[in-house]
Amino acid sequence: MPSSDTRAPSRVTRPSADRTRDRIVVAAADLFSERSFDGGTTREIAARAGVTQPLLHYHFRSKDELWRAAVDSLFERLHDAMDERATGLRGVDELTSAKLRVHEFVTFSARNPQLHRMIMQESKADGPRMDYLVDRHVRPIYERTIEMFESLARRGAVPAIAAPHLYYILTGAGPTMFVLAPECRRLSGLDPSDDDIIEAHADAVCRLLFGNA
Amino acid sequence: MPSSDTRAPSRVTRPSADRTRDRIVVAAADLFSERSFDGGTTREIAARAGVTQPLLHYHFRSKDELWRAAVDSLFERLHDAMDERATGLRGVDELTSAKLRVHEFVTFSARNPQLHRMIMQESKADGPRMDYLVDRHVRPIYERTIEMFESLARRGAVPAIAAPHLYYILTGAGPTMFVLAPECRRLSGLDPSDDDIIEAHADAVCRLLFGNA
DNA sequence: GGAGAGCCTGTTCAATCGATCAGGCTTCTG
DNA sequence: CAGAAGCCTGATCGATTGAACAGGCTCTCC
Repeated sequence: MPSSDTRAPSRVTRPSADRTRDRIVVAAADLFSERSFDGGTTREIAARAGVTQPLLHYHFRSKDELWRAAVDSLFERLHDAMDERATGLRGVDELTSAKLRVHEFVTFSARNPQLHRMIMQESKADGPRMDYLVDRHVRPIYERTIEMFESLARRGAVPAIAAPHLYYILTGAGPTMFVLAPECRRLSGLDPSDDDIIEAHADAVCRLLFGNA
Repeated sequence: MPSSDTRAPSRVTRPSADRTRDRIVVAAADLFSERSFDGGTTREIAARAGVTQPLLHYHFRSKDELWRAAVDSLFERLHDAMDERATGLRGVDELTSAKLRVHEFVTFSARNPQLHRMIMQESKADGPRMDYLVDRHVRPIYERTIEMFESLARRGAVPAIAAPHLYYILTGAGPTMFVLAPECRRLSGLDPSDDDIIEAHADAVCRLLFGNA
């Protein structure tokens, strides 16, 4: 997926600048996802990236554009993970494929909680950032997920529940433990970054959706 | 549950002031939950409440204290709803009682999405506001929910999944559709404030947790 | 090897934030 | 019916924010 050109002026870039830009995007994704768009200041993003604050405005026209670059980068990671999983599923039957894709989705959300943190941030109220998220990234995923659930429901592989409800059950049940990882650590003592915990949670979500198989 | 005295100075209050204070707390809960602590400005909260900005500092020592008052008020609503439901469940068997409490929890989350919005806001990173949320409000609920799931699992009423995972599946699958209500409206065309949708979602969550009964 | 474009920093600005303060109006109380 | 206390507003403060600007260093290319 070709991510949009979020660089401010179009110019011939050098490798060192690309690396710096990536560090900024990663720092922005971390901070925006933890502290919200308003709570994440450009100075703290710059500090985490190890650069000065005006440099953010050299690489990105505005804070909004930096936010969009961070979102694009997170969804690119998601598509990379899902595509890689999909290539390993050629010829596999539909139900097994669906289970493994759900499993992959939960695993990805555990290792990249920033994505769902930012969705949760911005989709609670209408606004330009939710427009960007939904129109550009979420809707295609939603459509495909709905199709998947409807097909599975026709075959009786998942309970007869309207697909939009299954969508929000999946996107809620899967990532929440990892979105709220600091709370989870405090409440339960479990470490949501532990591979065994991630695997257990992905299995749990699959069992609830697809039954006890 | 006696909510803490979040009023700044202790003084003899008048009914008109209590009403104003309540309006401020409601406006604060709405705005903080939609826009995060940093994104919700005291001026906009005041505007929504129909008062001037300095009045917030008359009723509350600081923005933090106003935030705590908003959180307290939301959890008070939750406990009122759950307690009222519990009184109607005297003598009912454990499984039916559990189903109805889960159902009530989802219904409440649909009608008061601000609570989970604020939890999602603040529990993504450690900080004083997460301390307040967890220590004062979330932990007791977590403990009781864990006990409930462990008891149900011993009786085979829910799948044999470790209770913390079930907790985050429930608190994710139940409220997310309503936390992200604006997104849901846009994506699916469904209205998450519609009673039929709420009922369908609560039923769906119960069916997944407790089986097809 | 010199010129120019890319990359980055130090300084600074206007806007907006939470918070404070002085003062006026209203309501209770003795 | 005064006096006091509660309730609320207008004006304003220092701090912080995103953003802009000028200038210097470095790499590239002819």
